Amino acid sequence: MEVVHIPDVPLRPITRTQDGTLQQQVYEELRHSLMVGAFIPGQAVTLRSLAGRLGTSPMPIRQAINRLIAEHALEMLPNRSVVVPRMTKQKFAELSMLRQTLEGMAAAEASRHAKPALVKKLEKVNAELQRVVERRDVLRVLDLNQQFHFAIYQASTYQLLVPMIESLWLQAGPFMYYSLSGPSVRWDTSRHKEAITAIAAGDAKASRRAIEGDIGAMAEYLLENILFSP
Amino acid sequence: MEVVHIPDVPLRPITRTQDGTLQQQVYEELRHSLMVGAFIPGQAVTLRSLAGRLGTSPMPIRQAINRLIAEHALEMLPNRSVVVPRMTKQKFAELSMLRQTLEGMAAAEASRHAKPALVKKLEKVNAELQRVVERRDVLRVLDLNQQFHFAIYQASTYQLLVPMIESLWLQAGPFMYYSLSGPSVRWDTSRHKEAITAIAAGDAKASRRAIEGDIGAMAEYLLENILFSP
DNA sequence: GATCACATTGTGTGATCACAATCGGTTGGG
DNA sequence: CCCAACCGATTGTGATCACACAATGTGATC
Repeated sequence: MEVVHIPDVPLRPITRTQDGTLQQQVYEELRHSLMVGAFIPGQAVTLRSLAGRLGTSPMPIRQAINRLIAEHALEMLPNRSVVVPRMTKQKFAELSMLRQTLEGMAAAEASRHAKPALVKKLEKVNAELQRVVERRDVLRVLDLNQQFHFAIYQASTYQLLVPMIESLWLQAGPFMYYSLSGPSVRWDTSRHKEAITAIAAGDAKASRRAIEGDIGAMAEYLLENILFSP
Repeated sequence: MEVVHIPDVPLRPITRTQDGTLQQQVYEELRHSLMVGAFIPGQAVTLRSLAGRLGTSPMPIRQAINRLIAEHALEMLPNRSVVVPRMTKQKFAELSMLRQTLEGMAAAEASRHAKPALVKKLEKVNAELQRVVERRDVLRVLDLNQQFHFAIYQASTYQLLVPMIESLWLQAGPFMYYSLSGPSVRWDTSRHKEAITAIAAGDAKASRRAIEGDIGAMAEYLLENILFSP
């Protein structure tokens, strides 16, 4: 029997008086929790338990859960029970290929509109990223890595592509945080430096190549070294 | 004041005794209705009116609507009212570019696994497509066109890509049916023939090129000849 | 006659309840 | 000792109700 450590990341209870609807606050809390590994792939998610942990009625949970299911961040079994999807090798390979294609497109377009402020921000984020890599702070590494990538994509003029990329990150998120918790994870920021240089120069092809390489290198490493679900 | 003809496509009332949950039946009915142009871009969609037309309580509608919003098939305004999204020129251009990329990928992969049964089916569908094109039967044309494309994509081994493509079609659907209702719409099946030939030969690059060309030609025509929302 | 204030209507949101399906543990028989 | 049937507990689903908010319409006032 395989014993899995379930990290007891507490879900912050939702306070009613804030602005925005409850369902949206629940959605964002669950979305964030999925990205930081508060849920283990394969774990069941029930409406009433979440409602209890978040301090709301099951109603806002329902809508948030359904939204996450529509985005493939959660999965509904034929039993109608909801689980965090497991990551298979094939699925992760496809996910990485799609990420390379779509994020490469976004990076190429972003490099055509890049302003000095973007380059400055990317350099700052990547410098901080290098620091936390040395400290083996996985949580901060993944957070800063996400900031780096999406700072680029949001500089593109695309309206539909960026949400699609976010959906891919949301699917990969739980698995990434789960599998990179190992002791000796290598992280290479050289591709990020290439990307910054290419974006600063407005070189679309080089930007695409740098981002594709960054994603590809990480995918290659994980496909070889991580145990996937059957 | 611009007068828009709203086609009174009736929504089939949901019968309870069938299998599947009500929300799923509602979702599929709304999804289909969106694809066949029962809703006009910009039209408001209210829970209670849909509930009345479908013969259910507002509850299953809520979840179906929220799912469609998550898939960008419907849009929620800051007022929290739900409308069918309008299609802008920029949005349609981006949609078509994404379709070319993703569907080209799927077609290339499908050609590597193509079996004679697929080729036979594609030839049959395209022959029927040519017939209904001559009859100016727009509804059947779009239906058969969809069958043709997805028969290819489902032959690929991708699990995540096909739903992403479906989401793009769902976004383009209402606009396509709306704008192709004009009198003299040209439809060219030559790219479909190219695709069939390439798939039969297992030529991945030619398959990709044929599908990209098919989508690109239609996009180019619509971008030049159709009036978009501001 | 135009404009502002208020009432009315309509809308989405969230809570609660009833119900059917399902899961888990127990018990009984082989 | 094993397996199947049973029963209680749990879960998602759908309906109904109350509430808050926005939009609309109406009337009074300047």
